[in-house]
Amino acid sequence: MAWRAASSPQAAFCPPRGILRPWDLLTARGSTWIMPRKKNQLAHLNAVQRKSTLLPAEIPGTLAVDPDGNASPLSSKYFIIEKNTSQLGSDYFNQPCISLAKSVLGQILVRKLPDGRELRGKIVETEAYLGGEDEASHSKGGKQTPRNAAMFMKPGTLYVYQIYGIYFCMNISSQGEGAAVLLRSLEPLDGLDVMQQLRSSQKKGQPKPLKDWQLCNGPSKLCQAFDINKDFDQRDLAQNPAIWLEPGPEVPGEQAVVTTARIGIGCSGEWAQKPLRFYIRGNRCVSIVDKRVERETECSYDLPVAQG
DNA sequence: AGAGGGATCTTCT
DNA sequence: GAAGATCCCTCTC
Repeated sequence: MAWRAASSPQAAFCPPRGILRPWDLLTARGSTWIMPRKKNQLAHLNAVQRKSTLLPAEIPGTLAVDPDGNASPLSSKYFIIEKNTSQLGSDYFNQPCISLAKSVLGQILVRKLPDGRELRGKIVETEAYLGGEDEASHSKGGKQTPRNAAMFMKPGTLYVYQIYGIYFCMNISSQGEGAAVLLRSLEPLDGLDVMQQLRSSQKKGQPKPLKDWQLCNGPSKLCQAFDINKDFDQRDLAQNPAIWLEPGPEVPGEQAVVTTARIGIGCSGEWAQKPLRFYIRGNRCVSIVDKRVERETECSYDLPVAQG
């Protein structure tokens, strides 16, 4: 019997049984082996002696204290390393642009702030920019400039640029000369209070608190909420202590991904219409919903299951 | 809910 | 000098 999409968008995220994806083989978040405390501290001391120039995110914190006052090693250097065993690596990013744009849907973007707090968000909307032939890409014509150099670097390199003088957009370079994936929206998971602060701090007056789904529902909003700026340009997402990708617990199946035209591409001729934007159907955090495309594709997606 | 316009400044031609 | 992979506020229906 063929696998069939369930009637709710959430249920459709489950891949067919028996199909393993690369990230299924990676260690699940939270289930890693914790080094015994004493050994941990010894190793930490040795590491500090060996290495005198730790990056801020590598500096071992004091023991974290939970709301009940119990200490836990959540912010220790070794917890970070254990956590990063579930970090998506260079091999993952080494795939064609469209493939990567779809593949990152459902994965978790993690941002570790200098004070040790971690922000998490599920990627729910992306766009593919294919490189030289793509008239809407910053790398159209194969032109390399100081701004877009990251698009030509190895897959997994971040390309962060400023737009309209005040905002930032964040891309991940993929396979293909000058190709990259724009992250357009996230569903906030951890650190929503921090995101709220970061988002409202750049507004004037006493702004109303944003709804959760409004925190990261746009390419520049997610950069604000995750405190991502030009400093992050050309960083390696596969190997950076302040930002990385973790495999998501549920990945949308083919039917749960809506494919439509990219946003804000005004004067790029036929390339403006190409179906190079991808988002998770039914997710509240998607920046712009294409109702027409959703109507046209819903029949094959949301067949009611006969009762009795 | 949707349309329209202003803000703001880097990048490239 | 013009354009831009955006956001937010205001106005209208």
